[in-house]
Amino acid sequence: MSEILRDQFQKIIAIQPEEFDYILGHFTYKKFKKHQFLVQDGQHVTFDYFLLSGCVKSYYSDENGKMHILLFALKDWWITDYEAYYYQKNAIVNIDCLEDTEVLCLSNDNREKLCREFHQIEHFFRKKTNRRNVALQNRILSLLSSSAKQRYEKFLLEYPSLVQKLPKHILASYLGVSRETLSRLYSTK
Amino acid sequence: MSEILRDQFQKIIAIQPEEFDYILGHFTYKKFKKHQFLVQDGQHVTFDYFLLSGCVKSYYSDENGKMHILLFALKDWWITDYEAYYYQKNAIVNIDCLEDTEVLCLSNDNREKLCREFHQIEHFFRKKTNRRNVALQNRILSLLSSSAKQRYEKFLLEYPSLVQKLPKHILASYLGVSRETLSRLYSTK
DNA sequence: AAAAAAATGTGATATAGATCAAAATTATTT
DNA sequence: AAATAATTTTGATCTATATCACATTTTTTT
Repeated sequence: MSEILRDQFQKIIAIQPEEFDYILGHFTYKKFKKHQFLVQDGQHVTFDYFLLSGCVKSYYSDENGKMHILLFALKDWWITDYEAYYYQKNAIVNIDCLEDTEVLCLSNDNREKLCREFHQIEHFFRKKTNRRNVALQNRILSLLSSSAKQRYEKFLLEYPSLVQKLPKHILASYLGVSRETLSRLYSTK
Repeated sequence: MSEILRDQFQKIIAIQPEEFDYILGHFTYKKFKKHQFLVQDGQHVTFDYFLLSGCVKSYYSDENGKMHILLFALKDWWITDYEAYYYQKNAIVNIDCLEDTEVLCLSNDNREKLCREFHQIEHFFRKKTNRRNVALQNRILSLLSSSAKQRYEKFLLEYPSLVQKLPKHILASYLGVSRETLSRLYSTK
């Protein structure tokens, strides 16, 4: 199972088997059922989660209880409330499972320890964060400059597999449109 | 002048004077006049820019020529088109000067070289990118969940100094509203 | 398999914010 | 200091998308 993590490391850095075992020792394995929470609004955030299987969503609930989806994660993706995780704040988002999900959990202390002990691991996380940055920036761009329909069509192209998996009202919330409008977008089209 | 950079390093890592001089040797100094471009849409992006003085904006021009502002940068901030810079693509944004601006330029090769040679520098950039991540995520959140007026008021609180400096139509574009609407937001209020 | 809950679709209406147009103000260049 | 250009304001419309209400379909639970 943990080869999923090893493979991800190896795409970016070279890592010896014994080293990997040592590193893996800093993660804990957990299983969650559909609808269970990895992170809850207002609570302390202990871990960054690397998905081994399943699917989760990260969302913010506004004053009116309306949900706004920030991110999804699938196998091979990392997810947490990074502001809370890095800077020991309380979570402002919820992360819950859209299906049964298995994860490897990494505490911030262990992350920093590994980054200190292995220059390569620090390198790995820098590269990862760079990628995330680019993705976030592109999301902002698309929220600023394109219509609901354009965003929907772009998502369709980029994440066809996710479109299958996701309930439409959840996808709507990610795209920043109401579920009614989304429903009309792909019927009218 | 370069003490601005040294100070920023020192907030995150410990660095010896001779080390700093060596590192600084990997940057080049440049001066830009108001309206000059650091990065242009469609072109190769050679540098990440650390501002010593001045102010720049990064924006995307859509098919209709409408400008959408992604980021500003002031003294002490880093800015470039990161997707183009990290992955050797052509720029999709423009970055130009809102006032005369001085920068230190770091090529991606030199960035990687420094990260290889100094674990501490890799650490520094990881931490920086983490911060940027959090900021970008919060921007997405605010685009998804709050009204133009709320976004304006939040910006007012967070960046009062920028509000002074920026032409209103530029600020409007950052907030994702038309200049007319922005004008009404703060008169009506 | 029935009952309950969740998700989706569709029509009618409301609204935040866009767009168009033109005047007024402010800044920049000659 | 004039002339030119850029920015901001204000009014009149228009429009994409939200909201509300309810029917239908699908999924989950008992």
